[in-house]
Amino acid sequence: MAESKKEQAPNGGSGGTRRRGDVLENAILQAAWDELVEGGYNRLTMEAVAVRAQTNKTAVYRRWPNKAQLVIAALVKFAPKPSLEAADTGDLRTDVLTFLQGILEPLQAIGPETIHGLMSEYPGKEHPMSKPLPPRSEDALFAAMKSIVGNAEKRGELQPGHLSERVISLPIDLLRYEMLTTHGQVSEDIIVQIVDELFLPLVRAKSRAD
Amino acid sequence: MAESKKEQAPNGGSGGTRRRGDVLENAILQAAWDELVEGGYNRLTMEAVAVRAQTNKTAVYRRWPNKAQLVIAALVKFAPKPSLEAADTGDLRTDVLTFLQGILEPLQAIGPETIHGLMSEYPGKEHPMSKPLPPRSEDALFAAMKSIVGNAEKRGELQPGHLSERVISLPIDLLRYEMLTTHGQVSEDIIVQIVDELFLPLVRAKSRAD
DNA sequence: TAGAGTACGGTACGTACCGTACCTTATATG
DNA sequence: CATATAAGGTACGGTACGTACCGTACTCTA
Repeated sequence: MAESKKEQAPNGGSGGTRRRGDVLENAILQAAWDELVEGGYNRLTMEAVAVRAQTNKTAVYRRWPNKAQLVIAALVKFAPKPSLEAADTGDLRTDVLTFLQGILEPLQAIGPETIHGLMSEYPGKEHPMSKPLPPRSEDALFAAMKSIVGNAEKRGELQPGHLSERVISLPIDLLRYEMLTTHGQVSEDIIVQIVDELFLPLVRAKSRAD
Repeated sequence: MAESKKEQAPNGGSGGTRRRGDVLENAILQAAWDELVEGGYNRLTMEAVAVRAQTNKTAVYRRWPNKAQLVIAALVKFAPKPSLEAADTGDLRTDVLTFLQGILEPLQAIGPETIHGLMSEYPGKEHPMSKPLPPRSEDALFAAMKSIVGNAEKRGELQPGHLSERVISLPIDLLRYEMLTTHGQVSEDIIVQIVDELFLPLVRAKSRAD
């Protein structure tokens, strides 16, 4: 990145550019993300983030009231996002498999430790907004699964409107569950199992039952 | 030489009997469980446990090296256990429903905060044994589900040996997932959904496919 | 039953981290 | 240039962890 700024003189006196606003905010978030990647959620401390960003805790606390909020902000900005544009290959199995494989890596990047830490520390009862996991109706991954199913319906591979929300979100739910309970070591075989042993049989059972 | 009155009466009042061994250990575990129930995992401190057990931190740390281990021990001893003797009513749906409803309450009693806290703090990479969640092959709940399925096979409701482990553990996995992601507010409707929209259709799909 | 080993009670300590208070200083904006 | 704003920086109070140390009660054995 642009290192065009003069860093501070050693005596801390005048001479260095003092970062403000978005520049400083981005530096803090970048530092938080780096700390998260290097040491994980538990070892991330506000002090370490401030030091890495070459600032101090005060500047951090001016923006985020606690560690959980800071980490969430860092995740929103830097965590790899799955592509929500689901591939439309003409085959439901392929579409679902590639979609799940596409969200596996971002999930791994965040890691179960961070999720558990956030869910553990976050005061969900008093601040119901901005949870680590949104409700199904606002879940972008669920929406993507719905569009995949919708594509299959359009091309006649599925009869329209017969899959319940539980069936549609089943692959995502199970993938997340595996993620949370296996210390992050989710192999791609598991995705294939979820699709071939659970999701596709359910889809076919539905279409045959009608 | 102070007034060294040595009370050796077992039901000693204050200042008399000094508890040891199992007596003290049980008192500490009881205190830990009470703290867990009252304040949850995050607010439980080793100091508070010691005070409640009318002892001191040293006695606690002599037995358990950290908070996570202490809480696990308290859970093993005091958390309500689901009955693993699955009912054999002659109907698979009823068996699974009652089984799931039977494990719902114990899961609620432990609560997601404790599980998240344990999963977050536990050094699972270095000590792979005695995890909060055992692998499927040693999971008592999975074994119970297998016996329920086995009963259905014996009475001819299912064709033997055709359900994969993923199908068998699906209800447990999803119930746990709901538990972890909904702050513990899992209604019984969800159990019915899991059974009627996912598990039973899968079971029927399997038997029709053969 | 004496003596030795063990483990509890109790206190104090060092570390780590949180979150805040307070002051100084740079800089954007009028 | 004047001023408000926000960054830099330090220090502090508070909580909790985990350990060290010591004196003492209890237990077990010779």
